[in-house]
Amino acid sequence: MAVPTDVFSALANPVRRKLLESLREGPRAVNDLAGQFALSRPAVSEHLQVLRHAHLVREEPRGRQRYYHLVADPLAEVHDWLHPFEHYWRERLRSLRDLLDEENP
Amino acid sequence: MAVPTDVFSALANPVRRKLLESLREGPRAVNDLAGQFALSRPAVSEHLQVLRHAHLVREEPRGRQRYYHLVADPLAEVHDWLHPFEHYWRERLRSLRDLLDEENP
DNA sequence: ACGATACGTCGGAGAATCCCGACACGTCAA
DNA sequence: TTGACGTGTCGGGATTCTCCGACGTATCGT
Repeated sequence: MAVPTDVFSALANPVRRKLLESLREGPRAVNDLAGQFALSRPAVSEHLQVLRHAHLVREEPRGRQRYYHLVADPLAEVHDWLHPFEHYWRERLRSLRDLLDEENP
Repeated sequence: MAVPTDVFSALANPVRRKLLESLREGPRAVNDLAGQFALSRPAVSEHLQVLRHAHLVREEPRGRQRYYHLVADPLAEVHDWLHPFEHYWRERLRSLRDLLDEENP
């Protein structure tokens, strides 16, 4: 099926990002998660598979449903990659703020 | 042509991430950037186009070359998206550290 | 035991992505 | 002016992504 397995690719899709956001509030079953999208349930199921391969979620069978849990750990890799860039955009924000302060003291 | 325009998709490709890393050390011309990849120059040029559409780089014509500059600002969007998750992976790291401390005091 | 429910996965269609060689255009050096 | 250099973009092939309906399997309620 050729499922992407790295965190960056997993985050490239807006549906998958929304799924992770939903799971922040606690574990949820697939049908429950699928409800918020204009998508077939199998489509959502496949997005969950991508998240599983990236180790961003964990499955917990509960009767005939499966509850998905957020596993945020791999997001640290993205955060770490971002870190050396942080200095650059903060600098730009600072100059912007200084400029506005000058115009409107 | 259908070039992705959002930051998350721009970061999904390892070549584009490497390009941004290189640009952290200062502006560079295309041939110079292309040198570090086992890729044709047009391929690199198209990756740069994606980064341009995502506003992650800026062009500066200099004679017959074009120097590309890093524009880190859009990365703040990724950082902001990540922020509500930070608490979760930090918690896990903390429990892991506590566990190791117990075993090896 | 039987039908309904919750879910994964498969086959395949359509679109997007990635890469290349070919070509076009502006700039520089001689 | 002419030829080499640096780069963008186009046409097209190969692969991957995204999505759907159909089907299989396990679990639950009755």
